[in-house]
Amino acid sequence: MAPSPPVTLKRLADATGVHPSTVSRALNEKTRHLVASDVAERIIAAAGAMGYRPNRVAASLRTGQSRLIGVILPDIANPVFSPILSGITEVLSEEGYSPVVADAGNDSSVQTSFVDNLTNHRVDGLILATVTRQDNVVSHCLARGVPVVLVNRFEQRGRVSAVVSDDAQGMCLAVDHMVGLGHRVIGHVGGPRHLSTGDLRQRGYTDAMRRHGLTPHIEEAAAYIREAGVAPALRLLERVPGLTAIIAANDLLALGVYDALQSLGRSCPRDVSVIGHNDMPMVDLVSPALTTVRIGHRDMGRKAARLLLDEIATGADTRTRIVLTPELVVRGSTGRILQPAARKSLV
Amino acid sequence: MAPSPPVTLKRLADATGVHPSTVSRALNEKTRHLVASDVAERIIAAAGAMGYRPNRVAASLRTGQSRLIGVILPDIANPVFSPILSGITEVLSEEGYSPVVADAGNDSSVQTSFVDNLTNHRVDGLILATVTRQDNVVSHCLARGVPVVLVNRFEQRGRVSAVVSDDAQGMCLAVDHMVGLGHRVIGHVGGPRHLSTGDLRQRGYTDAMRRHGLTPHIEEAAAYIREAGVAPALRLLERVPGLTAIIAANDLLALGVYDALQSLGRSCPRDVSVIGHNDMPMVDLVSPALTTVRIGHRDMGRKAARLLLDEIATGADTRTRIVLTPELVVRGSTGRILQPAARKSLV
DNA sequence: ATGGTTATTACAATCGATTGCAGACAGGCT
DNA sequence: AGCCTGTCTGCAATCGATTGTAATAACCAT
Repeated sequence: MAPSPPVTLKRLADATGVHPSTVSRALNEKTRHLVASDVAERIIAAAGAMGYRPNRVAASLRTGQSRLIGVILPDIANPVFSPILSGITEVLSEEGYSPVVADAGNDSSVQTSFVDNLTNHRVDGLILATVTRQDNVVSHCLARGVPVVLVNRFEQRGRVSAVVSDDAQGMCLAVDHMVGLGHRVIGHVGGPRHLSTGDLRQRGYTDAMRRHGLTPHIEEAAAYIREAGVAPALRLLERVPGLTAIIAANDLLALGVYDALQSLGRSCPRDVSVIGHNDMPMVDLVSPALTTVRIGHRDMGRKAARLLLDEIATGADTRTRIVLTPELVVRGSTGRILQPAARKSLV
Repeated sequence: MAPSPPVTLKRLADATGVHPSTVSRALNEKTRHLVASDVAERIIAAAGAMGYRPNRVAASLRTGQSRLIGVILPDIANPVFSPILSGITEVLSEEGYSPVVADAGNDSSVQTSFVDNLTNHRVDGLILATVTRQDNVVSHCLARGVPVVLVNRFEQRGRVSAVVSDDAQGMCLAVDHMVGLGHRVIGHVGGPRHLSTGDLRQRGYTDAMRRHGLTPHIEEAAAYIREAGVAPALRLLERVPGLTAIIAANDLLALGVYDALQSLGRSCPRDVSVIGHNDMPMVDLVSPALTTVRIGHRDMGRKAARLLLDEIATGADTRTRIVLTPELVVRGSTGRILQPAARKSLV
């Protein structure tokens, strides 16, 4: 193959005998009406024949719009975030945008440097799945003046739009379900309070318990990982007499609760009922199948992407918060309490 | 906030009283030696003070290098591909590149249009996780002249480099394990033959069976999804008398085999032992915990990214193939055959 | 003083597309 | 004929950074 020079607008212009600006207008849907239709057709035909590939980099430089969206995640491989990313990419590609993804972990200085890198690429907007309740990364984005939407978690001060699940409502579903099964002494393995999910789920749990006239018992996990669920569960089982149910802030933590129960030789759901949160893939296959609060993560991603594109299009700084309604999925890890009378005497 | 004009090289040049080209050289590590050190320091200080953010779009246009890599996946949310993506992003960001990801499904015309979109953005290279054995997307990339590396799967004609697992070897491990447990009638739920993984695992299974003097029994699944594993498993159980073991081409298919067994009231591993492939997250938690062939997907992603960056740097078209060695992970879904004598009489 | 380095810096073109402005032309109207 | 309107196209600047080449100055040796 001869290293033929790239086909540019100018080259197309030479080939068709018109000025590059005319070629540009003919090839752009929105400006095509400015060009005589026969000329436009001729140009389009030539573009096809010569294999013209528009150079988006040049267009970005001129227009200031890259049609690139930065997506910052704490962990791509996490089964919670991958469907979110999937939903995001789906909408973005429908709208002619492409996601530039960064797997930034939990260190805010790393996240900030990813933000800088992405803004250097002149992304048109950012989606953050990483934020904590007090988040300086958001401040950084605001300082850079780039549109931002948060997903799954949100920050305390509502400075930017967000798409989240109704975490308190989810816990309410969980507590109600446990109470409906006869449980009265129900503990909570809480998520980290510096995350909105951890905080709101703890509050939601507490409120729901109080509403039923029950005493809340919370032990907080250090992170949303399976291993971090074991110790809090053991603490609950040790310090709360008559405990028959544990609600975890997250499915992974719930699996940690399973581990804790197993290590004590206690059975789920016979001795202790367990509820998770997220309904991540495969938790219907663990044994016992996990009862959990389902969040539509893919839909969350889709809505976040749409919201961001809307804000970019309208130039609005409207600070919307979209709250998705979660749903309880009952499986095998929760059961009716055994011998409620006998247990009552213990309390 | 005043809408202050963006800080550009030219503005920095005005501020420091030098020419833009000098600023450019001072800010670039590799050309800094061309600038008097005191001047360079002054420029760098000014850049910091004024909050200069280099515009990569402009740099890309001039240099032809975007430091963007396109990644095309069949399904981001699939627990096999997300760790691959994770490994890719890890290496790319280490090297100052960013991944632009496309969730392109299995339709090759869709994939092709994603390739076009990405090359329009002038990505420096592409990583494809989507390829089939006869793949016209690869042809398309080659025609576009963009460096490509394949990951997880490869195409028949070795036109481009690839990083894959030794699929045949993985099946060999699986068959040997089954045979070691006393199984003699072992079926295979195969993956689609148009994918290298499906093809090689079927061949690997067949070869390993022959080596042991056993007869291969294959039923092919339509796709690598759980639901597609049920029917082939049922067919095997029906048509192969004395079947005591099934090796699936993939963990999801293995879960489909579980479903099939359950629907027939057969127990795993008591009646039938099952082996999967991939060791995707959570399969250690299903019941029974799945014995499977582990592939280091994250590492696969890392190696693919490195290989691509190498090829970009050296301009080489060397067509490397990196083959990773898989590992058998024995869990609860495989067991020693019961009453081998009694079964033998059945055959 | 002259010629020859070497070290710095400036100049200007360039990457490829977009777009405000102005010019050219045709047709309609008075 | 003269004027106006509207349609189409060309011109040229621009986005911001990079880089080959030339110019300048400084320095050394002869």
